[in-house]
Amino acid sequence: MAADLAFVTAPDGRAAIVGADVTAIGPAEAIAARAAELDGAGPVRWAWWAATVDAAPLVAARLPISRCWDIAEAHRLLVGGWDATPQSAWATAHGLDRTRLPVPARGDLFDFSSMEPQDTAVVRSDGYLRPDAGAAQWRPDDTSLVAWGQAALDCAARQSALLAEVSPRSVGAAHSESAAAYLCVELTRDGLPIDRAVATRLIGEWAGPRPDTEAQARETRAQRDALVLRHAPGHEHTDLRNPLQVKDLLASVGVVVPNTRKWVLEPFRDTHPLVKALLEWRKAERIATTYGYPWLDAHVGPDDRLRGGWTACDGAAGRMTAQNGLHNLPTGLRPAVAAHPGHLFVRADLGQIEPRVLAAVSGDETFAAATRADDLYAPVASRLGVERSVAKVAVLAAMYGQRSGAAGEALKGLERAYPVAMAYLDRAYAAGLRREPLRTFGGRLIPLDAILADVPVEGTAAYDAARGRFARNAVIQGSAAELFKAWAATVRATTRDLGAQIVLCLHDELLVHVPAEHAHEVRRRLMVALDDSARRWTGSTQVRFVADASVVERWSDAKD
DNA sequence: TTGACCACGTA
DNA sequence: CGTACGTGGTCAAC
Repeated sequence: MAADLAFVTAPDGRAAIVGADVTAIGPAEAIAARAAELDGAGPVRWAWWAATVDAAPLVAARLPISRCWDIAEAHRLLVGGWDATPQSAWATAHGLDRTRLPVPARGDLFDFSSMEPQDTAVVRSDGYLRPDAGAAQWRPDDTSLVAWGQAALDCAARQSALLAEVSPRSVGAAHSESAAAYLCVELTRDGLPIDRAVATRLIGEWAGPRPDTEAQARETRAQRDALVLRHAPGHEHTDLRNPLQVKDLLASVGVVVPNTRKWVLEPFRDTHPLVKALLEWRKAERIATTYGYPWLDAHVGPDDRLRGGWTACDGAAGRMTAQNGLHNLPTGLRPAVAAHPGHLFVRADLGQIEPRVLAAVSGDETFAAATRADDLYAPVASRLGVERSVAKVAVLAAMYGQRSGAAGEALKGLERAYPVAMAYLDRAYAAGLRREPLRTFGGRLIPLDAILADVPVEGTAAYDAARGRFARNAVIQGSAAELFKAWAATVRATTRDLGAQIVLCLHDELLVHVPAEHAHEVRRRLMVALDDSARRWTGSTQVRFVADASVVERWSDAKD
């Protein structure tokens, strides 16, 4: 059975619990309290359509739910992409064509065509879910809301059966993806602890003092611009925020470039003082515009927590995403991420996760043997008879598809030494060229018929190659994301009795906020959680995963 | 107001 | 070496 009990909500603030022996319906707060009793009485796996919607009352009540089935996340595993409405998930689970979903009736009071005979039913006579169910305008009566819960249980069970056909591992993936989705709601609620004084000081160093008036803001901007423009007399009216004008400005001092991107300008840093000043300006401008005082005011709450929305998977390979700078905070601002009084951070990142994941997903026993070393590249280098740095570049080139540079000889060595792993990557690349869908290790479908963003024109060889690289990268990146989420879910479940709270997930890095007296025990459990989740995920102990974990006051602090 | 493009931060 | 994401700027089209 995929789940024991469904917990579903209605837009008007009611919730329902539905199971074989239980039915409860009422105000969400009361039903959440009933859920707490049931969850405390014994192990329960909860089903819901989507954590952001249905689990909101449970997260608000700070319930430590650890076992759930998120229909949206399971659907994303099954078919790939990001769309995962209840209607779409239901259709897929029941073998119905999800490209032919019934269209919602127009919200017209006099549109009686939308009134089906059985208006309380959530499933239509043609087998599809009614289109308005679960939508913000839906006003189900109690009978409909209970039916909504029964539909969730049914849908979860069918999804579980479909995933089991993909692989037994996929059912486990659905569990950890579901837990990650619940964690995302908690992350959105809790935010990242910030030292506001340090944040303000750092912003001030880059962006200048906090302006009281618009005139002051203009003056600060003008001063920042002047540091660049003084190097180009006669061009003082150049708008540095306009790349075309910047290109002309650079040409006027003899620096002719196709565009003004940082990596293009970097080689010219010392050829003219204007270039250096411009690169410095860009850095300051980035802080001032994206991570300046408006950002601090908008996203750091009165409790000194930086908040943004979290999602459990993106639309491509399945990594977590976060908004408001949580995933791309410049390293220069990280000293501002600080544990609150009486607390410490346990900070841990997975070492060399992608090559280790390659060893796991490809089943290459020789490459797996290399993962038993703390530094995976050391045994690879010795086997290839090359320097460590060469071995590293070759492995990364193999995984990501190098187009420039020369890893050639070492790549040939990799083909000879680890043919199984290399063949896995080649197959993914070839599938990408043929537009054949792939699956990650945990079974997430990676459709390859979609239009890729920011790539060459369709129909060209360059476009095909871009698709091949995407495919090769996605099976590694996506599988790594699954292991990471399994680890994060395990850490969450095994440390919360100590008051630990995961406050940041960054692809291969975890930041846990914990009462100071429990920090070292949380660090220990975090390492145990990695061993456990890696063993469950890979189904063996052949591939070793390693984490670098330390107890720190600030995110930026040196590792122990 | 919206979308394309540029640019850049993170992994 | 590659891929992915989110954000803010300007500009052109609506």
